[in-house]
Amino acid sequence: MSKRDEILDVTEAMIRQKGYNAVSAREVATATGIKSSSVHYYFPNKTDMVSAVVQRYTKNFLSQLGEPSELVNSQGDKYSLAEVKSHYVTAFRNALNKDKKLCLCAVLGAESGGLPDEVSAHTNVFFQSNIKWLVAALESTYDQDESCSQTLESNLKETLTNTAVHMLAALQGAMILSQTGGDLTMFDRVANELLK
Amino acid sequence: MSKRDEILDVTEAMIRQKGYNAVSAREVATATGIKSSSVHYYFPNKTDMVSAVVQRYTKNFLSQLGEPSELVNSQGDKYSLAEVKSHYVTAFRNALNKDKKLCLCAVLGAESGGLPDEVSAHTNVFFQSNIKWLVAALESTYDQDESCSQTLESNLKETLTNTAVHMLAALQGAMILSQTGGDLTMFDRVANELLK
DNA sequence: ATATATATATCTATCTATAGATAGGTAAAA
DNA sequence: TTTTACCTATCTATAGATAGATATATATAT
Repeated sequence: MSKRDEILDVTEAMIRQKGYNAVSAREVATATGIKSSSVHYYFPNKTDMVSAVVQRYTKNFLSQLGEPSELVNSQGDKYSLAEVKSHYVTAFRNALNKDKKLCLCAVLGAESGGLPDEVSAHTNVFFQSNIKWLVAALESTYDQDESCSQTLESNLKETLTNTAVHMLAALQGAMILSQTGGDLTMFDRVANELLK
Repeated sequence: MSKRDEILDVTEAMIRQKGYNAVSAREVATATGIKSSSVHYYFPNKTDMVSAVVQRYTKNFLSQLGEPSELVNSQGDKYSLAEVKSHYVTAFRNALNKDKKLCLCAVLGAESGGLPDEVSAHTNVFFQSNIKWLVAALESTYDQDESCSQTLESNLKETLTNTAVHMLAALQGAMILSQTGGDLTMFDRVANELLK
């Protein structure tokens, strides 16, 4: 792996654990086996560095979710509503269980009032693209279902947006509660409610 | 108001906007019209200061919620399930709308991996006491309702805890999404879903 | 093939600003 | 005369950032 990627990895992990202002170029440098001046060789300043981290994180997260139109289960059938929700919840649970850290954008979002504009803008892109993904994925489960397309047609998108925002918010909050209490079952309680 | 309280006010507001590590004793001092050394007169160190902020915040928030057993509406009737939920959601909406800032413990919870242990412990107390409050308030709405007390009896508390954790998580997340996007309607989307 | 130039990836050393914290002074109130 | 509520001055550590040196690899020109 390139040094640049190592720097991004370490920075991401540190921010997810401690927050933007608790991470310094020196710490990142030490963890990657170089000097802080070499970090500035790759990223002229902290804003650039963290913006790169957020953009990469967003790209990876969306690619892990897959294209909403291509979600099929083991039977080769298009995902049901329940399957879409479960798929989305699982993406966050994986992040929390595997890395033992919460979502990068939960941390940055909470600090957003004190971040460089560029960083908080990229953080918001993560949220908006998640909502967009979820709305598209939820919508696709209704495509074959004619029964409700008449009654809900006009405000279906609005309804799905509410569901999407709600799921995203609940999952971000759930990770925060879990990390603060050191209790992963908090996340599962929320996950179960969302899949009810 | 005492200088000590002014310091707590300013510190709370600044943390809610920017996070723990973005707030310095000097900034707090300037905003309250004193010198940083005088901040240390009231609070020997930052950990003490922020712990005091969190404890006061928790106390005030709970007292604003009121005693679960004493929740009555304008007709003098005990709160229904829907009324309890609405009451709780409103408490957070007020904080967000009035102060234009998110919950202190949403910010600290997100940063909790990098906080002094004492501070993250107090943050967790906020979450736990909120869950406890909500479970008690939700439970009280079932007291008169005999119909479901038999089927749900054994795991009612567990079910209510799931609901409580879910609501708290969703509201914390909703505030983060709202603040990051500069869009208060995000909060309302979540609030509406929770009250459905 | 050899010499020269350029680019890449580091380093040492250092600057300025700010952080948290402390020592010790002062003036007024209790 | 002790306590309260500040102050000035200062310490040490760390932050983000920059200048400029160096070593190695690569490309180009002669």
